[in-house]
Amino acid sequence: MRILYVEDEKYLADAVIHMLKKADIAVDWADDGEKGLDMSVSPIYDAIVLDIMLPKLSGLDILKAIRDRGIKTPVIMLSALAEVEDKIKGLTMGADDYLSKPFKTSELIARLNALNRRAPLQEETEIHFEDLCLNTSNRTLNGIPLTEKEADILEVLIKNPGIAQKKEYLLAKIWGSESIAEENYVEVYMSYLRKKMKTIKSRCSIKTIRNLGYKLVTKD
Amino acid sequence: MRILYVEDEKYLADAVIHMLKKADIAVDWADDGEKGLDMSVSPIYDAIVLDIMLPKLSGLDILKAIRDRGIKTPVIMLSALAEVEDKIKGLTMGADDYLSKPFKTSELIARLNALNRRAPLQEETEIHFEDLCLNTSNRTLNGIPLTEKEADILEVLIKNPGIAQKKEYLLAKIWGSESIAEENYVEVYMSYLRKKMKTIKSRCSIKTIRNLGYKLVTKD
DNA sequence: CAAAGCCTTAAGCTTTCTTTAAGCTTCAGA
DNA sequence: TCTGAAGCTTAAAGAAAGCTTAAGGCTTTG
Repeated sequence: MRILYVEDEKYLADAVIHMLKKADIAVDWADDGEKGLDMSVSPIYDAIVLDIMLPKLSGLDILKAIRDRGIKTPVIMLSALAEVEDKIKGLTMGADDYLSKPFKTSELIARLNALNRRAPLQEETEIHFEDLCLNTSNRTLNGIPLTEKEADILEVLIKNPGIAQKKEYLLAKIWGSESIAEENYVEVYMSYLRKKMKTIKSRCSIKTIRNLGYKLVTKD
Repeated sequence: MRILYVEDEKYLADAVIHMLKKADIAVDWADDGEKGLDMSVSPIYDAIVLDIMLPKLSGLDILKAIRDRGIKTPVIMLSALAEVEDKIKGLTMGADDYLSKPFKTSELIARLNALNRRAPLQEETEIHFEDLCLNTSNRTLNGIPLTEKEADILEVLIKNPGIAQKKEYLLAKIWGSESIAEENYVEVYMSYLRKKMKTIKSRCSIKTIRNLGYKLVTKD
């Protein structure tokens, strides 16, 4: 899971990001409202966490702007205790959840997991496509170990059956939108994944659609 | 989507064009008002982005000229902050939207998408004509794969049922008006498309209307 | 602090798609 | 019915995108 976190207090942000990473949640951080809005239009985020009091553009402004544009990414609002009224406003305007500051990071993690219907950590989690079984908790594919990036990529492919995933999108989603990652990375990992899918003799393979991306298909 | 961008500052134009391409928007660029007007009469554009301050002919002049000729292509005006009055003028004269300079490219993309009623997130992935189903998310026609150009051409045909599409128009729309593409390209791809439509045994076929273009029809 | 594992980088190779061109067919008007 | 223009079809050359491999570097772990 990758989220966007819009928060101007660097000290708080650092702490929260650190905890989220431990919970296996990748975070892109924006420290003002404008950057936040720019980044929030990207489809790579599974959720957006918005502080309300922000420089340049408030969290409520961002929420309104992205909903106006038809972007449906789940949003969690963060409000200081005094801003109770904003809380209600935020909710009615299309936020999916809210948290009062100060909050426990574990609470935030729980709500992010809830929004993405993801089981709490230690549990075994398996996702399937045809004869492929990706275990994301111990990072194995039908028993054989995958590296982190291999597993991340395969997870996106399995969760979006039939829809080609662009290299661009995978780079942003997995390497992070700020990174200067190259498209060749994706090609390299597709090669690794294909090799591993061959060693487990899967019925499935990764199909390339030129200029469009990759998707899982079953062999004929 | 293909747009015309009329802007004299090469440096800015390059940056914006780069971002638009990433958002899957094809751009033709004119660097002065005269070229801009010349190009803007073409029906291939889904939108025109007009800077106001331009050499030879201002953005407002262009807007007026094309509207006078009955051309209804959506127009977005770009105005420097000082030109607030022009903003209003531009709008009342028939522009569809405006943006103050400096602007964020993401904002421009959002407005272009809004003008073309295109959901920025999950685009419409299937379009239909009779028994034809073109899936643009994995680029298939009733299950069989198409190349990029094949899909681009078929998309135009399907989206304009009953209206013959000129070779000229298809060349400009798909290959770009600056390219030195030949009409034979279109003929070649029509041939490829016909072959594929035959292999899926479609009820439809591509009809040639001499000197006028191509359209989809159902066989009798 | 060394080893192992993973990620990044880059180069050369392969595949796929696009362009080009030539010869053929169809069509409309004289 | 003849003729030139328009359109069709193919195959091969060329360009672009993608694949694979291996080496080097970084991080993590024992």
